[in-house]
Amino acid sequence: MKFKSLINDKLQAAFCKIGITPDMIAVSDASKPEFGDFQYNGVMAVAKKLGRNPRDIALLLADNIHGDMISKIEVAGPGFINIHIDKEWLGSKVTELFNSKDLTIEKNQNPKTIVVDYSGPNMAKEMHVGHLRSTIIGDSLANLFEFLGERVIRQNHIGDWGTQFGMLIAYLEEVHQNSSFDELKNLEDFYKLAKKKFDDNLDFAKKAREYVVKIQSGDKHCLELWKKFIDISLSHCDEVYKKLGVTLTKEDVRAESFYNDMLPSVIEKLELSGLLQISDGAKCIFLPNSEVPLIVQKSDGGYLYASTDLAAIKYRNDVLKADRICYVVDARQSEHFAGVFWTAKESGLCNSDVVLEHIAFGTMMDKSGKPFKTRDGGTVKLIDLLDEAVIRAEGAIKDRANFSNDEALSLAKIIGIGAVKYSDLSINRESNYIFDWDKMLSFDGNTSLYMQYAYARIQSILKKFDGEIFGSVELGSDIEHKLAIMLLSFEDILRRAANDATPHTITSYLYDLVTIFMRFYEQSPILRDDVPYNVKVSRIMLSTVAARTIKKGLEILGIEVVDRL
RNA sequence: GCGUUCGUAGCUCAGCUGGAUAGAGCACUCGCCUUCUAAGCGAGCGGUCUCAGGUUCGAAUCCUGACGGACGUACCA
Repeated sequence: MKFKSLINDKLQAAFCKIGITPDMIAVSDASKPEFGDFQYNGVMAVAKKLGRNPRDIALLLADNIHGDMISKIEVAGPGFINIHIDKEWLGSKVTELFNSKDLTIEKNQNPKTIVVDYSGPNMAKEMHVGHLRSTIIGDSLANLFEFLGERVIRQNHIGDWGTQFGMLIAYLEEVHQNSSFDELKNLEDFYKLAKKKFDDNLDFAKKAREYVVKIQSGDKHCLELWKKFIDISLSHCDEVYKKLGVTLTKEDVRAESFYNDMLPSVIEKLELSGLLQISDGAKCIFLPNSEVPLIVQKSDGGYLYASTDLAAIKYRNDVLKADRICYVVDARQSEHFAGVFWTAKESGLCNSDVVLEHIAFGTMMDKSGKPFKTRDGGTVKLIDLLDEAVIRAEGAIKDRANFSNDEALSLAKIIGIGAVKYSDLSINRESNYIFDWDKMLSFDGNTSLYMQYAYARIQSILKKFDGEIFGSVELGSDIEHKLAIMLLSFEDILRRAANDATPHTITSYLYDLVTIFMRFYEQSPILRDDVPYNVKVSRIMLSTVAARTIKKGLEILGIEVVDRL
């Protein structure tokens, strides 16, 4: 339900009645309980524009707002409008929520095609922690858009086409000579060995460079080796995605090499548009307000990632028909994307109404605030980090309840992975993120465990309730009223999160919801014998809707719930 | 040097695009289990929103400058 829109509409109608047309009406949550449920602060601005007294306008508005949704309207201070939502109306809406399938959230009537470009690992090495944020944030956004009814196209822009591959293929051939590919099981070590040889041995380095040319000119044997290599590397990624519970599949892969054939025509298009200039032998686009140009073709004729990115935009525009393209990539590349986006629009490679967005995120730091590394300064493999998360989660729950080993392990997987994801998604993505095991695996505060615990508590009650759930929600206490308001605000929150591409909007909502639920739970007995049947049913319904909302919210974030914890 | 970005409680972070007395968690101090999971709930402590100006009825939020940090800065991605 688009809760705030309903209220905004009421205000709009009232404005209409008193003959004023405001710019945009947006009520906000009341900042204090005394102010009711929602407040509208826009009267002051409107009054100023018209040169009228804000209080007069506010009073006029208040007189013209009617309907069973609102129980009380107050004008406070210089012209704040405080809105109280009617308890009965709220109760009936929560009852509707209870009886609906998708929490009364309607799919968009005119779905947009949204391309989400995320994860994008380099095939030369195994995935490391540097890929974690893009993968998690991108996946949650894709889920979110999809849930709201958009047409989502996931794109995994893997790095499979670059100078390192000559080196790797040369080494692969030299060491293996057609033999098995077993050693590739540890890609990281393989890369290091190849790199060492490349640095130490001039002949080998020369050979590696020849291989780059060979691959790019379509040498059959080399391409076969290359393909084999990519397949194995991609399987590593799939293993990580599976462990992480990420929705990406091999079908979503559009590698750099995929755009290879398009590159000459992209350059041509840029030439025709008149944007291209040659500087020091390289083909460049000089951007407004930027000293450094965007280089699209090297002086030796080779292409760069700017070229591939432009080709990808063209593909997404021409073939995928995207309305919005989200690049979930490290914030350090913001200038690169600004240049690429500007060029794509200016040259006509992409329609002017397509929204190109860099969904930037900050660096992952360790507890002491330094970039996340192993003890000896190396990169941390993502798979190792995920395994550690499960082990730590298992340790956290092992001596708590009487779980069997199997139960404990499957719980640990859900809890550990959930914790890693939640802690990442719960902070504003643009700031740097401090990775802290203890904090993320805590039951206190804004963590996945706290949400999962609340969910499990509700499930426990629902399991014990053996009667039929027949009746409606009747809101008694203030806390129930507040809980209802929260439950009905879910769609507003999801739409805002989708609009701004900010998953942390969802986590903070869930945290608020769960906090309120916990308070409700503490002070409102449900199953106790002295609770009247209608109250019991009402509270069961509230709890059920709360559970579904928690589950759905976490599901969008890619996090599972458990019935027992 | 130039550019981007950030600076909110001891620590980790919110703050809904300018609203009323700036909020959480951790840490610290108290209180609450013969009742649905106490892995919980409640109360207290803790602030010159880096600093200085400006815009206006009103600024953590917008504009300018300073200071401090992170990142980027032409043929890697």
